[in-house]
Amino acid sequence: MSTAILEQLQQHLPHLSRSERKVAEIILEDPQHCIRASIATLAKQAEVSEPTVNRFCRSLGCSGFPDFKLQLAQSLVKGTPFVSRDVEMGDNCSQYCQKIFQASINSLTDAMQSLDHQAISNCVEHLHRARSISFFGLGASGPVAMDALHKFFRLNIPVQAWTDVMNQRMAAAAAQPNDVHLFISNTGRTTALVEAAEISKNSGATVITITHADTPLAQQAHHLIDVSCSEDTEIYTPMVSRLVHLTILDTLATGVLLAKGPSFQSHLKRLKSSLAGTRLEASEVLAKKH
Amino acid sequence: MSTAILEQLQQHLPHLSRSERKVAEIILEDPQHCIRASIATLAKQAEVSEPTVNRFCRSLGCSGFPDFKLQLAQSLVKGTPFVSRDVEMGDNCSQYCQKIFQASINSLTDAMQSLDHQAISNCVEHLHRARSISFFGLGASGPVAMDALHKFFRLNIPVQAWTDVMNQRMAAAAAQPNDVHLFISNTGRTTALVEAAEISKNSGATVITITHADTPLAQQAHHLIDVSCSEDTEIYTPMVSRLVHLTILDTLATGVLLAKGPSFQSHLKRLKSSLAGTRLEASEVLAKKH
DNA sequence: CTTTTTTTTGTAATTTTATTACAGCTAAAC
DNA sequence: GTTTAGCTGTAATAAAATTACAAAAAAAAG
Repeated sequence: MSTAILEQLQQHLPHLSRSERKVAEIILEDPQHCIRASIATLAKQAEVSEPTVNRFCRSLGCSGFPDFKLQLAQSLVKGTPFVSRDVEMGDNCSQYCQKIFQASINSLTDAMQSLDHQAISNCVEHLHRARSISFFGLGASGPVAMDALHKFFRLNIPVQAWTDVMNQRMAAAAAQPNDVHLFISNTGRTTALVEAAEISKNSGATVITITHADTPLAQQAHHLIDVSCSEDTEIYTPMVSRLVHLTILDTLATGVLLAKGPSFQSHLKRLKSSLAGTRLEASEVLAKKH
Repeated sequence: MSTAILEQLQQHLPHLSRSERKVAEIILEDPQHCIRASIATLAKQAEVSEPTVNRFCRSLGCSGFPDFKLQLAQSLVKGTPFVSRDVEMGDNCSQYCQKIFQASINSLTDAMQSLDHQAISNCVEHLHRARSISFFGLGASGPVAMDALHKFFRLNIPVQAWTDVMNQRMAAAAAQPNDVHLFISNTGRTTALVEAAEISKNSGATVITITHADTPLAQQAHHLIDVSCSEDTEIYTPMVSRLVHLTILDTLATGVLLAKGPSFQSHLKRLKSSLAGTRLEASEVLAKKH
């Protein structure tokens, strides 16, 4: 999360080991300085060794010290226009409207900045070359899978979407080489979905997951698209993660579309025109009135 | 100023020497990538030597390459580095990722600012008092209706979602007083959906629509939530409007939740705990490995 | 058109920075 | 008191950035 590295740090402070806490304290003391300091300088100030600082960064989910500095630097930029807080009992309509939209916007912004373009690119390549594509999602991710079905269907690839446990297991077992199975989950811990992914992998499918890194589902993946947005799922059902998943799928679909090249656009035009008869034009609406 | 490193770069482009211009062009092409790249990578991409990149950074007033990356990273945080344009053939992965996310963010921002809070508030009131709620969507709005089902189900109200034409007509005809029928459509012109809405109205249901104003569907509504986001549906299937619809439904669900008052939260806790057995905890994952 | 001067660029060496591998230490569990 | 797991630091290695210097290109002068 770009918005809250420091807060996150503050919270985790008590759970850190002695040396790592020293590092955290130095960073909290003067974050502006840290983003320009080398790992050696920081280690000296915190009176720990350099690898300790490095491990500290890793434990925060960064790839290393430079990555940590980068994220810290970005989080220190002032000027998040609205402070978005959780919805509270007693909020009026305008308040909760704004809070929910702002939370969605923030999560997309964060996702955009942390998105691994290489991973997207790899997945696009596999989807493009796939014999067929299947989407898997349960609960709130079920509709996301259905949406992906709808979108990829237009790309003239055999696509399917499975949103219940039994069908998922069967579809997973039926995979053939060059099939791509894409699993969508907010938690990454839904047992049934993890098992289905395992079956898919054993059946020879290329397994892509859109979920949190460091989860059982992520471990099953040949290709992981990491979505690490934090949200309160205690009371509210996942809201923002779903939007991020959908947008990532938009991105993948677009990537495949671009990979297919310009000649493909005529196919889309044909699809489009097939829908023409289902729409009411302004003239028809008027005619109906009389 | 720090806000405009990229613009500054764009302006200085003609005044730079041949090699330095190559560097600048690579950076402008994909700034997100540059902030994570090493000087060697960048030099290779620009087909110049490493010291050239370094000198380039110095000429921009930075103390060196790392300093430049830092400033670039910070300038990329706020706002849009480029005005978001449509995806084009030939865009690389980073480019279309950014364009798609930015388009989504922009549409949510627009929707947040133009949202009619009074309309939301009225709809929340009706949904709160409803005997039952049905969601109707076709095509890309089908998954949106399913998502709404999933979300409102947690509110302990009888809910249904209909995503095919025949079932929609039957459900519309079966409406009873105090039922709320909510129709979701991007175009607002899908004949089948407009007809279903008409049937619902004649059956005595309260009809809410989430769609464009000034469309046939909007005319059927007792209560209209106007979503007037413009997007190119010629080639791409609706992307951003769908996100706005979902977020509006989040808002409505939240409104109903708040209207139900604090006593309701125990119900949600019960739902939550019913899912506990379906999740893998970290400890279980480890256990499975042995 | 040549020569000189200035600017630009690249090569190679050096320094700085970050990461890895491994060993020692510490604290908790047995 | 021994064993174990988890921290932590040292030293080696790898990667990255910078510097010094020389070659090449462009511009200016003759």
